[in-house]
Amino acid sequence: MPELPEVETIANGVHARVHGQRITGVWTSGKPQTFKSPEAEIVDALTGATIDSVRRVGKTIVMTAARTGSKKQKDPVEFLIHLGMTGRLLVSVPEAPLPPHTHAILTLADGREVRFVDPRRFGRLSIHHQPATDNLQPATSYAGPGREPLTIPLEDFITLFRRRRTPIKAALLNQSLLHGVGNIYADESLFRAGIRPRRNAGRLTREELAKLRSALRDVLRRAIKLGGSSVSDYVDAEGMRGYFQIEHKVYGRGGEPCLVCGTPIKKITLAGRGTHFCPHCQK
DNA sequence: CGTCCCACCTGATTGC
DNA sequence: TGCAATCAGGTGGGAC
Repeated sequence: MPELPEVETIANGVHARVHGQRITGVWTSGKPQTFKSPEAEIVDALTGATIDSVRRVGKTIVMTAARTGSKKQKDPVEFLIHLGMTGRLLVSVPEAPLPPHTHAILTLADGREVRFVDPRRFGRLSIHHQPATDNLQPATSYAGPGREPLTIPLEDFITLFRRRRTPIKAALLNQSLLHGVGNIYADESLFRAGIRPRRNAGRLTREELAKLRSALRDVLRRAIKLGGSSVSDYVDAEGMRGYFQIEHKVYGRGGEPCLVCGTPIKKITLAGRGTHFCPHCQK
C-alpha cells in the first residue's frame, strides 16, 4: 500500500509521539511470514531499549533504539518495519480496542502502545544490528542500491534509465533504481510530465527525464504535505487519513474525463499493475 | 544480469 | 440476496 509520502507521514508521526520512550514489553503474533528476523530476536533486542528515532528509508520505517542502562549492552539496534500493502503502525492508548490482524505490540513506559497491524500480511518486521566496527555507512546498508527521489541530482537521475529496455513506469517502480515510488505516484508523476507509461525508459530524452524528475518531486512533496493518499484504508500513526487522493489526476480515474482535456482516462495493465494515463496529454 | 510473471494474503467491491 | 470473480498502495523468487 503505502508509498514514500505515506511512509514518511507515518514515520514522522510515530517519531513525534514516541522518541525518548523506553520500551517495557514486546508482544508478537507468531505468524511466521510477518517476521523476517526470529521473533525472539526482535523481542530481545527491543525490550528495555529506549527509542531514539523513527524515520523513513525508501518505503521502510526505521526505528532506532538502544539500551542506555548497562555499559556493555550499548547496542543500537534498528527495528525495520515494511508495511507491504495494508500495514499500519499506530500509537494507541491501551484502552483502544485491538484491531484484528495485529502482529506486534511495543508497550511504552508511559503505557501507550505502538501497534503493527497488517491484514494481508505482506508487511515485514526485522531487526538490523548496526555493525559496531563499521559506522562509516550505517543506517542504510539494508536499503539496497536505490536512490532517494527527493534528493537525487539530475545527472544521476538521467543515468539511472540509460539503456534500460523496459517501460518507464516499470523502471519507476523498481526499488533498486529509485526508493519509495509505487503505483500511485508513478502514474501521477508520468501524467504531470506528459509521458506515457509504456515509453521505453532508455529512449526518453534528457528533457523528458528532467521533466519527470521535477514532476516526481513535486508530486511527492505535495503528497507529504497533505499526509499521503488514502485510497481505501491508509491511515497515519493517529489513525488519520491523508488528503492527496483529492489531487489525483489519473490514479483510480479510469474511464473518467481527463481534468485537463476531457479525454477519457485509459486504464491498462503494465508490469502487472493497474496503470492509468491520458492518451491525449501523455505522449 | 535484466525483465517478466506469479505467488504471497485478506477484504471490499463488482457482476452474474 | 448469494456467491464467485476481480481487484487492491508491494516485493521477492524462479523462469527465460
